[in-house]
Parts: sequence; structure tokens; C-alpha cells
Amino acid sequence: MDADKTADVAMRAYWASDPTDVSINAICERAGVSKPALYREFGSEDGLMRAVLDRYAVQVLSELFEILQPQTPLDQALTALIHFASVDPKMETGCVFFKMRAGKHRLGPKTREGVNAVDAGAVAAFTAYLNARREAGDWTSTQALETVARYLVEQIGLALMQRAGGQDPAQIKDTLTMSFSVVHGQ
Amino acid sequence: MDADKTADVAMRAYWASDPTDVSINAICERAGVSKPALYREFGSEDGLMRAVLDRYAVQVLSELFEILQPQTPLDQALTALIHFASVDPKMETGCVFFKMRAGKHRLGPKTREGVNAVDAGAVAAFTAYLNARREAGDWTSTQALETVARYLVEQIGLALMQRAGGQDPAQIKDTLTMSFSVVHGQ
DNA sequence: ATGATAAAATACCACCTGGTACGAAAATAT
DNA sequence: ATATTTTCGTACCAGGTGGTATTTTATCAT
Repeated sequence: MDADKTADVAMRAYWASDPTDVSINAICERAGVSKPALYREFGSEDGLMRAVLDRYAVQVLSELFEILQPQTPLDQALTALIHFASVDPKMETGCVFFKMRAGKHRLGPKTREGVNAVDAGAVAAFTAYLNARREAGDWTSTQALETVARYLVEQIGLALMQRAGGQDPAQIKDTLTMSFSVVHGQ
Repeated sequence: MDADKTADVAMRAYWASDPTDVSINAICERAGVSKPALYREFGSEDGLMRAVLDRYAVQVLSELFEILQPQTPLDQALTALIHFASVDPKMETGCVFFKMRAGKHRLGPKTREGVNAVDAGAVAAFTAYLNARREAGDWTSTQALETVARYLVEQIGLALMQRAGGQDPAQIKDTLTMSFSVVHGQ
């Protein structure tokens, strides 16, 4: 029983469609694993989803957080974020995390906890980054750090959900660029 | 068999939770209607959802569109929209239309068609309104009308989905206000 | 009152879901 | 080579889904 491969198959399936639309049966089939084997490894559907979310966070979301290096100028970071969320072919079918967050009420307790943790982590990362840019004199707004951090996270989430819905990337980019224009570097 | 009452019960159920999370069985129970009676009236789940969407559009969304009177100043309209989407207790559990749109892939053909129609209608209404305000000298941006119209619709949708997710209305209002600040009246 | 007709609900269908009891197989120990 | 333990998968479970065949109920001429 290859737990790594199974989690990977589940991740891709959740990513391509939607976590709540992919059944355990379908995952077992695609992974070539029996159902009891999967349950022995992950305990429950909730356990599997949580494992997949953790995996996704380190394998994919890390790429997003790497944009937020303290020394990266604000404008450059915003541009990179726009590209990541609205153009990057890797995110063509949206984002596992934001899909899970959108259907939070359908998740089990472990997965929901994981979603909350990632959410809080994202806001914290953006807050830290904005704080660094403020100290660097790159961002002169007087708005509360966390409010703007939340704003950016929500806008990125919106763009990624639009991508999952198959909307035109050019339109998504327009919307995201417009929303980011309230946060200027300089 | 009271079709009106049944559609109303379905609408409230879809509104309170999520269209794809409410079963036909549950609706029949709550409406005090037998399942064959419901199928005789609406044909299928898709038919019922479509009927509910149409009903919702005239009963609820009309209130949103009424904000967009051509003579209403831009700032006033934006303020009213912010209130409607992020504070109005009527929209506490989000919006049937945006919930359906978010789970478009789970809908039947009739309902999906209806969602597309409402979506296009919303963009058209905002486009017409912005055009009126531009002619009134109230809005001097050089951006494409439809791009900004889409932007506004998406931001309202985001706010309403956040409300459905139980997020703090104050935070939602912050986010929506910030996003609307790129569209100024004068 | 009775027989024909229209309306409505009970009871069912096949299918799919998450989850597991239990027997078979394989690996290890003796 | 045999006994023991551990791994693994078939085959199943109860419950719920959208949808419907069939029977019951009610209406209405006569």
C-alpha cells in the first residue's frame, strides 16, 4: 500500500474537480488501492482530506508564500501574485485549499481545522510581509495591516475560484489587477 | 398541491444552506408535499431549481437592481450596494444566485442556463448604470465599462459568499469597501 | 348509490455514498 | 516444512439520492 501515491492521486482528483465531488471509491479506483487499505492508512475520508491538504500546503501553497520574501518590493510581489493566481497554468483548475474553504460546511472536523490553520497562516504571512514593506518605506498606507492582508487573501481566493469555474483568465487578471490597485507600492 | 408554497419552501431551504445540499426528499417533507406531486409540477430537480432561481431573481435580486437607477449618484449607489451585500440581515446566509453560480458544475442544464442569464443580466445592468453615470459626468474613469461592471458583480458575489460562510460582517464590509474604493464617484 | 375518471400518495426502483466484517493470502518465526 | 502473525481485498452493510410504477383516494356523471 503506497500511501504517498494514494495521497497524490487524491490531491490531483480534488484539485481537478472538487474535494466534495470526489468519492472515496473513485480515489481507490484511480490509485489502484482497495478501500480497506485506504481506511487503514487514513482512518476516514476526513483523515484523507486533511492529509491531502497538508501535502498540498507544502507542495503548492509554499510557492505562493515564497513570493512574500520581506525584501521583495511590493509592486513586484503583487505582480507575481497576480500571475500566480490568474495566469499560471499550474492553477488552471483553481486551488485545493480555497475549494475546501468554499465548501467548509461539508468538511469533517480535521480537515476544517486544517483549513482554518492554512487560512490563518496565509493572513499571518501577508501581514508579516506588509509590515516588512512598511518598514522599508515601500508601503505608506495607514490602513490596518491585517485588514489589507485579509483583503489580499480574499482577492487571490476569488481569482482562484474563478479559475476553477472556467472563467476567462484575461478577465480574471483584469479583476484581480483592479482589486490590487488599491494597494500601491512606491 | 400548492406550487407557490413548494417553490417558496425550496427557495428558503436553498438560501439557508446550499442548493446542492438540499435534497428533494427534504423539500417535500418541509413543504408537506409528496414527491410525485413535486415531480408532476416541476418535472425534475433541475426544473425545481430553475423555478426557484427565477422566483428568487424577481423577489430578491430585483432589490439589488433597483439600486442602479440611472440618476442615482455613483457614491450613493456603491454605499447602498455595500450595505446590501455585507450588512443587510436579509442576506445573512448569502445569495441563492451566487451559491448556484459557485456550484455551477453540479447544476442541471436548465438551472445552469438560468444562472448564465442572471449573470449576464447583472453585468448588463451594471454596465448600463455606469454608462449613465459617465454621461452624467459622475464617473470619469477611462476603463472599459464592462470590465468595471464585471468587477463590481464579482466583488458583490465575493461578499455574499463570505456571508454564506459565516464570516464577520464587519470584515466583509471592510473588504468590499476597499475593493469598491477603486471606483470613485466625483 | 354506483360506475367511470382524474388526482394523489405509498411503496418501490437502481444507484451511489462512506465505512467495515471476515476470509484469504503472504510473510515471518520456529 | 509447519505454525503464527500480519497484511490485504472481496463482499457486504445501512442509509440516502433522484426518480417512478402502482395502488389508493377522491371527484363527478349518471
